Amino acid sequence: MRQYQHPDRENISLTDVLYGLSDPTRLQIVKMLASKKEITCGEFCLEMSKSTQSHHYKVLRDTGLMYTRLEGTQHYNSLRREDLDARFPNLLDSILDAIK
Amino acid sequence: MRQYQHPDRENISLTDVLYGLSDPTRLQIVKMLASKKEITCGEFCLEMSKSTQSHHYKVLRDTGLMYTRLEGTQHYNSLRREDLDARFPNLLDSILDAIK
DNA sequence: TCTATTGTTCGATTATATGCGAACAATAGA
DNA sequence: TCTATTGTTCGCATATAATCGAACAATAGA
Repeated sequence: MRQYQHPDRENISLTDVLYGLSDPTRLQIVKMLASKKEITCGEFCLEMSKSTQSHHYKVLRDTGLMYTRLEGTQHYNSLRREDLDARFPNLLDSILDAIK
Repeated sequence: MRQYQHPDRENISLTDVLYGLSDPTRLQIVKMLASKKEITCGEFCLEMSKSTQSHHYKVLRDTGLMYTRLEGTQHYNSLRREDLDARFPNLLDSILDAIK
């Protein structure tokens, strides 16, 4: 694999986004993403197997929440803030405010 | 059964609420609830079996999204707007705005 | 070319969700 | 007391999700 499939902005679905955020691990990842421009997979320091982490990254990508860019062996992840804000105004901010 | 168990405001969980809203049928129910003070189960006019409808009502109750009051044989349902707004400011409004 | 690093994918297991029909419970009204 | 109405619960089938270890792919650096 050379590149990931990210849905276009207009194809990001509300129920998909809500589903993506309905898991505690993924919500935690999104919270971390919100605090930094980019985070590599390893930097999340999640306490679960690598394959399970990868599964959650894939869900976040597929639902349009996270963008992943490859550079060398590292994968740089970022929150798709602009796309999400454009598609669902205030949704992301209200959720980020609600975490903790 | 004489009364339903609704979680207290402080026990409403963010991931639970997001999960509750991540299903198209339930999102539709919540949208209808937002447009009226109270709606009985039958008035939702959902195209699925009664038992499946009941399942979704239970999820909405258990996650703290919906309140159900009994009167005679009818169940009057309402959106827990105040509790949700208090617990997660702007969340519900941003989601309702995002529907359709 | 060999090895270490970073992260994904595969295949399997287990848990959770969704859906249905049938039986049940509570109430209203005849 | 009998019947209709409203909605739930039970038991089951099927689908989707979460998780893991092992194998794999791509790259960097020795």
